[in-house]
Amino acid sequence: MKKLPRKTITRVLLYIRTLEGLLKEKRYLVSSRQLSEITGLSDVKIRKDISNFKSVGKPRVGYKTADLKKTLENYLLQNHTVHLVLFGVGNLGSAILKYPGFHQKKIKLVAAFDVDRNKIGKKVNGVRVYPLERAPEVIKRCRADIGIIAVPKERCQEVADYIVLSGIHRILNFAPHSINVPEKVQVRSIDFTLRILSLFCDAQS
Amino acid sequence: MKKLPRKTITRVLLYIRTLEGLLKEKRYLVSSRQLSEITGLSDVKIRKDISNFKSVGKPRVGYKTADLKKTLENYLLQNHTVHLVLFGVGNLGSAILKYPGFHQKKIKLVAAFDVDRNKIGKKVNGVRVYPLERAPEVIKRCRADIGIIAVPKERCQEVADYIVLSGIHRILNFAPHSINVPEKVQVRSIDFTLRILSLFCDAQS
DNA sequence: TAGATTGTTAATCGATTAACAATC
DNA sequence: TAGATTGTTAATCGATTAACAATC
Repeated sequence: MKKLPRKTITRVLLYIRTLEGLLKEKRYLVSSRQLSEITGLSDVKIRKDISNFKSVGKPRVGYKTADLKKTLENYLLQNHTVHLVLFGVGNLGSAILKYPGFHQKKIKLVAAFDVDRNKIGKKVNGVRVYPLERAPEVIKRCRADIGIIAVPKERCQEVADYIVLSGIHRILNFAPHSINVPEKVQVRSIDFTLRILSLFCDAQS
Repeated sequence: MKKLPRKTITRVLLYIRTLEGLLKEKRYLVSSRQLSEITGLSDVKIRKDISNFKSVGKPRVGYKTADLKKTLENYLLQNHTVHLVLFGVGNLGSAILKYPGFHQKKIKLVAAFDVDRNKIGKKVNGVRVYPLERAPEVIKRCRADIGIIAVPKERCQEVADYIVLSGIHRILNFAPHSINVPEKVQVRSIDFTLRILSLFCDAQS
């Protein structure tokens, strides 16, 4: 099957989560129209996205919630569990460690790193905090998929280098600063300030 | 001047921040090529973005850092301070209250709301926590621009309703769940789980 | 002048939307 | 059958990139 654009992937993941919610409410059938109302996306776009996979819908009826969810999941997630490691156990890092969404079966936070002697060795929410220097060793042992940067911006490049050095090639960067990495490494940024200002300016004009 | 696309706005805000950094390092001239290396965006795109404004660059030389920054800021931010109110003083909410980026002159967190009697009345990082019901009154008084939702997903719709009721029409939603709001209200979501899974799946295929 | 860099116009690319055929 | 909904093809829209002229 063809490689999907990033935006499509994100939407499909949203469908999966929405379908999970519907299943909990015992809604076993759902139309693209209904998914549209819940997600705010257009029904055409939703059908187009779904049509990337083996067809599962029935005209006049819609989709079987469970089947659609399974179809989408099988293609995107394949029963994988994503292993995360966290860099920086400050305010934001601690919040991430306690984030409820990271304690499902799909995502698992396996280790944290910091430079603060007071934090090292402790466990936060069941996750041990290691000294930064041990990152390469620990990461190789626990086969992490993604590194999360939640350190002050002054240290984010240093940490990014450690992550790359450890063989991880996917980074989620919360520091409000760009990082330089080899081309093969994928970086996504979650930049609170930029999101706030962008929302403000956009609605402004 | 014409309305800019959202993506352009976000990039321009990134340029502004990058230029600030360059000024701190006393680099008073900068070319689109150099900005490209720092931000990872193409130099053509950067020049295209900049060309939306009064031209300020000199062929062969580049841009005067301070002038370019001022030009971009004047158009986008106009010396405004963005006033935020926060809903939910849990782990994530507390981290947001302490987030260093929200204590510059451009962004100001002016009030927080929660339902927990133990938190109400306290000050976190100089910001007072009010009971949720007082949101409309407090918000009107402090002229908030943006409401941040950092409550469990079960309560996010309720909180969104409060925000809309208070007259705010811009929402940043951290809850991993869609919310329903009137069309005039702009919502942006920061959904950790979705970002993690999307990064994983995208790099996967 | 030569060369580097800006700024703009045209071409390309990708994503969204519209239209509609297929089907239950 | 009639009507609703899926799924696909074509049209539109917007954003990015390529090409190049302008200029210091």
